[in-house]
Amino acid sequence: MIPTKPYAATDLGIFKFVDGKLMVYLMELTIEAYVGRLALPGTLVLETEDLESAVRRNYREATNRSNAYFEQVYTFSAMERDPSRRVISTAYMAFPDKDETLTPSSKYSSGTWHYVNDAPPLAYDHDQMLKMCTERIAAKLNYTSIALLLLPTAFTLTDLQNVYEQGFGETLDKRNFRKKVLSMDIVEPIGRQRQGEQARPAMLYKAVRREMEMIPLF
Amino acid sequence: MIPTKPYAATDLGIFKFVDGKLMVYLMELTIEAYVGRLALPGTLVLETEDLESAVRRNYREATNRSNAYFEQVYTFSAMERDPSRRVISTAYMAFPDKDETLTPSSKYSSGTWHYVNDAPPLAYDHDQMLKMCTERIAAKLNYTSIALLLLPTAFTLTDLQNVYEQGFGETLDKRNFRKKVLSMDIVEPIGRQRQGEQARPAMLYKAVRREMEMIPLF
DNA sequence: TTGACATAGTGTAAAAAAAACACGATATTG
DNA sequence: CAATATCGTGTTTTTTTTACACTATGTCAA
Repeated sequence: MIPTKPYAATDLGIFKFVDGKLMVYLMELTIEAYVGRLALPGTLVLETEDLESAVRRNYREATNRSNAYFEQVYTFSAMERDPSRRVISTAYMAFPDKDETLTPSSKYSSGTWHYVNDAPPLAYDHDQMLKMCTERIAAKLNYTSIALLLLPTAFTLTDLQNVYEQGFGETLDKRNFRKKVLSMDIVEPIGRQRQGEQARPAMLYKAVRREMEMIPLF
Repeated sequence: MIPTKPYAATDLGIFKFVDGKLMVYLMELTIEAYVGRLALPGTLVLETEDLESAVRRNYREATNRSNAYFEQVYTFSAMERDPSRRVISTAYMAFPDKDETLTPSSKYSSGTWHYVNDAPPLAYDHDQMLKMCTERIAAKLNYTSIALLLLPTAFTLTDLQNVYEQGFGETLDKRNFRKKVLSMDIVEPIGRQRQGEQARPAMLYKAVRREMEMIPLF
């Protein structure tokens, strides 16, 4: 038997949280077998790159931005995952730096945000990858401040509660939630209120620290 | 720039818990650059295999056994991780089926158990891999029944407590520990006592279920 | 055989954390 | 200016966690 020398690839789930729902950034494919299909941005690993370098390059090409939080999720190696050739791909997830607008660079035709729960079936095994990413996110809600990475710089406590409710798939008590979050020194009010809603404006908060940290939460 | 076609490989951390300490199964290398050095058992992925198949084959070759719990841990891709050629390796961890004795098959010269805290520096980037495995185990103690996979069929509650104390790096209160574990329906007494100790024999227990399950624990 | 030794096994009370629960305040909109 | 929508806020009960010490039962060696 002969050792395989597959292509090495990475695929990247890029996420943010908007209107109480998780969104993922998807590219429209132009290659033969998958014209018009959506997929996570991905790339082959180059000769001079390790996986993380390839992921960061991929992120730049797909979004025209450089900075984000990256985390390796899982490596997919099924024989037929790419029908045209043997590719082993490592899925990463990314959370863009605060408030950045993503627009694909010339290499990609189009990158657009989709509600995860509303996305059409993706090309390759990317549905599986997407699922692993969202499960990872949900798991990390329990013991990290990952929720803060999914929101813009300024957010309301209701926004934050929505992230947890969505991730856990259950509703939380508003007073208990706020009590807990405020007792934890992870957010602080920025002294402004969100305008333009159709009801009483809510106070805006920001994350005290920018990085993801370990915090026993709920 | 050219896409790389690296060798794909897997390396496997095989663990059990003995005498209050975590052990890992290591192979002695015979290849030129690393003669006499210890490493996790590993293998290149063959043309017809996906990663999990390669891991299972590797497990058979390294242990002469077939069944274990396997879990993917992390993919290592640093350019210089194997000085002789480009290899991207996915680390898995394995917990042998209950009470099985592991003896390498002909492919390997020697496989031996080592206390993790007492192992010499390993070849390649296997120290890093070993560390990721033990961190994964420690993390999973918090929300799964992984501890039960590390022990033999029959174990005492003190054995079990040792797994948690070791993993958490702190001592636990004996009465509180037993109260909690016994209230959780995850172990049951098998009605025998462990003989041959130098003190009062302890009651033996077994896991109620064989699989790893999600359980909020401590 | 018996006394020293080592580990097993057991319950209660205090403290902390989590859960349950409702209404007045303040903005927008028509 | 009335209707509507979301914001923001405390207390009580329940549950969970923590702290804490002694007797029981076996082995081993004198």
